[in-house]
Amino acid sequence: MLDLNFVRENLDTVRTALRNRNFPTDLLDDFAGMDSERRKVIAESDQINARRNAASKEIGALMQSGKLDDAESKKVEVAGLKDRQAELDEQRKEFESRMSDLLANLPNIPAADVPVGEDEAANVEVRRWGTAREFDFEVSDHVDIGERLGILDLERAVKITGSRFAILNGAGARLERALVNFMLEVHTREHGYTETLPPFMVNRKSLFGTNQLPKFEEDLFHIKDERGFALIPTAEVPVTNYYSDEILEAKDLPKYFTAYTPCFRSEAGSYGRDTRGLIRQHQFEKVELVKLTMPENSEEEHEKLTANAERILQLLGLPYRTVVLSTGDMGFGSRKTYDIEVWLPSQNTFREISSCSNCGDFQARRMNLRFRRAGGSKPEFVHTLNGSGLAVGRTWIAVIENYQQADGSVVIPEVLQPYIGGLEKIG
RNA sequence: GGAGACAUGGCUGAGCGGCUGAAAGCGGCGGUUUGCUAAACCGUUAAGGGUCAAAAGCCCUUCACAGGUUCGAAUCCUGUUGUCUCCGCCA
Repeated sequence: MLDLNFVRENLDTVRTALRNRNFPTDLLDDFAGMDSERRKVIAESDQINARRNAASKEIGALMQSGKLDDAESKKVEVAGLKDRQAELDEQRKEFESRMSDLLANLPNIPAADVPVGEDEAANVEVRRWGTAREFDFEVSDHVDIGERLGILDLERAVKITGSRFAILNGAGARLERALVNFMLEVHTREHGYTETLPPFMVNRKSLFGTNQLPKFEEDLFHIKDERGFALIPTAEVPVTNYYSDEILEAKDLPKYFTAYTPCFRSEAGSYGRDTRGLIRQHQFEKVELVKLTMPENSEEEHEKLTANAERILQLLGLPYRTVVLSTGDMGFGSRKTYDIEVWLPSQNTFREISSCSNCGDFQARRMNLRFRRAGGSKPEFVHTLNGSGLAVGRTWIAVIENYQQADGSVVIPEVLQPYIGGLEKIG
């Protein structure tokens, strides 16, 4: 969420940001008018409150000194103020809810070094690692390989649940589990993250904090329950909200969390996209990285977080490239996002496997997550960062496809073997 | 699921309908003392909003949340949420 005063004082900046993100700017058209009306109402309401408070004090004094008649006439005077007060309260609530609706629906301002562009075509590659393997046989995709090896069963998943679900069996399930453990071990032991295992369901307040709500309601799986819980679409939601409504001490920052969770996404509006295989599922596994930092460190921490995610691909020997998303392609709450894209031989292209975002104070303001600098100054909002480290299902695909052999088997990368009982290959 | 107790500032914890935005302690910050550290002592220390070019000042709001009673609510009433204890059930 953007700061109300910031929006008031930087309307042009906000309007430009909206345009660059392909957002309509008409939201802002009546901002100035609404805001000054709102403040007028507040000023009058506060004045009346001040008069009421003063009168009430006088009444108390009058009654104590026995001047009951004077007290009674004061009471009548206060009663007269009450009608106007109620009217103003009504207006104030109306204005405040309109302003907060408006603010809640404004996306973050992209950082200055984010390329301006309409969509993913304007994304800019910042680096590339590894080289795509040369195959001397016709490559298969992960569905063919997985089904041939009996480690992937899509048909029965459809029977049991529906489309966009999958079942992993035998070495396929073990490979998934090995990947999870491998990623968590690297991030906790080598990168300094604290592992956390959060709830897989969250309430609406948390979803507001990490900007799934109010705009992206239909992307979630909601629990049919009066409590309004939803299945988490990413561990970013429970983990980033961990310290919401709290004031941290500067010495406790930065905080690094890593969490393995399943993720649940309704994928509404993505009909027909990536329908084959495991690329786009309603349920997938992900190891998430979350950082809470001081404002002045978030850019550097963002680079480090992205490098931490890339490190997993390097250790697995999977070629990838990293792109910085253009203004038109980046997420609602992000100031700057790097996507890491892994090489998929069957598609002869790079596919997203991680998305690492610096949200600045945008989420912290929504969830009221602050810190206080040494010296007892005013609390400030922390900066929140998140990234996949990595999407496990897509890593599974990348391993299966990049390490496939001519005989249909799949070699397990050496670094993964300790996590899968020493297994060297599947098939 | 049943019964009861509770919800106060960064933390612990007092609080009679008006003198309580809130005692006290801890922590933080500033200072005195000290060769240094520690201790001791003194002072200071909630958040959000409005007004203002800005600061100061002034004003408003906030004692879980939402309502209500009252001239006046942390304090009384109702509902909601959460926490704790006991019973039941359960991986």
